[in-house]
Amino acid sequence: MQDFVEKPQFVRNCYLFTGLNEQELQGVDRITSLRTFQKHDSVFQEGEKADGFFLLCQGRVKIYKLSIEGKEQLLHIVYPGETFAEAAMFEGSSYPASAQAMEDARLLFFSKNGFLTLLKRHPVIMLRMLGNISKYLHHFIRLVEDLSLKEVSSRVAEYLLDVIDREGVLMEGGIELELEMTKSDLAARLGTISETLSRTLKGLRDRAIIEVDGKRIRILDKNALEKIAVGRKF
Amino acid sequence: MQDFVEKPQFVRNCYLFTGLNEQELQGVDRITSLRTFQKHDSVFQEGEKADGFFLLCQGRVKIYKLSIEGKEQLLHIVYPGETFAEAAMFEGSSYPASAQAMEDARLLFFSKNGFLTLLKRHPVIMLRMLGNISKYLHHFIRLVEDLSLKEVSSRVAEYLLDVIDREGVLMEGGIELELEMTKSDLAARLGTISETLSRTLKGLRDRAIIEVDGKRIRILDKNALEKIAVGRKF
DNA sequence: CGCCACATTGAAGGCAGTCAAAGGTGGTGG
DNA sequence: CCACCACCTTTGACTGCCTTCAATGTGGCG
Repeated sequence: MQDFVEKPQFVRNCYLFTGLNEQELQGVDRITSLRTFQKHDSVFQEGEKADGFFLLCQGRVKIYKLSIEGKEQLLHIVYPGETFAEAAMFEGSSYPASAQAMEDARLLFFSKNGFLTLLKRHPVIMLRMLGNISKYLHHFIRLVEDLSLKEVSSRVAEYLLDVIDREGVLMEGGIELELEMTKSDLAARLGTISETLSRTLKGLRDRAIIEVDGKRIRILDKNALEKIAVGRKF
Repeated sequence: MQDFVEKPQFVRNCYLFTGLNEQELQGVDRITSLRTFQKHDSVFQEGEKADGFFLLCQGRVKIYKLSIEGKEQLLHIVYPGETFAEAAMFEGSSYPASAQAMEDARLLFFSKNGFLTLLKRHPVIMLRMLGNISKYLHHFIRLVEDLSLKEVSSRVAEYLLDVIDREGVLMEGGIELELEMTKSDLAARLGTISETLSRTLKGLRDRAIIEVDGKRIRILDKNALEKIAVGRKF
């Protein structure tokens, strides 16, 4: 069983548990259970009872909402090392959104009860979790701002600038980046649909602000992008 | 000075500090400072350094974002007894939104440093704060859902149903309620503008679902409202 | 090669925002 | 008590961004 090799590794590397000694880490390890998911598997559905939270070890997981007609609003994409659904665990009895594996994924599940006793022993973990939830909150405030106060072109520009900061590579002729998801998913993340995203990218291309080749995007005029991101009509 | 009479009262009644003894409460009291604001006064502006959080004692405070053109998106309305800006304090160095007194207001300010030492002594406070921030998170997820996945009529219906639950009064001929804010503010809360809200309410009136008299609204057909709230075209 | 998911493009229509003006309301001071 | 003023609300006409619907293009994979 790979579990017994890997599981403690993930716990050890998690930001929540840095500074704990070996014995304590083993204590943490005992309250977790490893869960594996295949691409497109559901991790949990909106409305399901939330009796714990997750640490993503491998793969990517998307958190999203569906409208009654089936339109998807992507709330967040979780990357390895990050925890999610902590707030749902603390706040209410059920998950307020759904989670699905975007690729084959491994997760550690922390049951609520086990974790609460852990917290009593190690209050510092709470403080880290507070910080993390606060980040989520900030993220959602920005999402609200985007959806309510900006048009699609601004959101696209803002997103591109964000990717540039995280993983943009300076090449001759511009900054290159690769989209982390399909354009359909990106559209959902930006609160629109793929057709509109496609047209918006085309608009940016026509103005020689970007070049698009599949998932690869080359930024030709970052300055223009920044103007669009803050809301200037484009 | 009224301060010395009232300040400890507010601390005593705050959900964060229930269960603390008299001496501990005085300790809490010492790290707070009372701030008073007049209607329309700014409590803080987006981007200002966040070096603490607030407990609202009296009045109402709105948390909002402004677009570059000046359109307002109301994020939340704070009522007495509630705390706000905790997440901003934990997460980053500056407030991600602005806060303004909707009426003359009294607030207790908790400085970050003082509060952190308090937390070390009373970890249970952290747990309560975690619960509260989690509520905020859930609130914003719903806001994102509304803005992205629902049209204005659904948001209005959802809002009315929410007010019904909290303070609706069953009268002959329907449930009566009173809007907690001006229709302009409500429009901002719902991610739209007063003109559109006005038209939407008119639409509901025309269909004999509600009756409107200023801030007083009588619900004639709650059932219809529920259908609209979940997204049925209306 | 054919399938399937994803992506692009065009045409048409709708929801909601903008602009403008009139009507209503509450508070203040004479 | 009334007049006035500021602010909020309503209504109409118009505009436009975005979605919807539909068709075609593209790339990966069995």
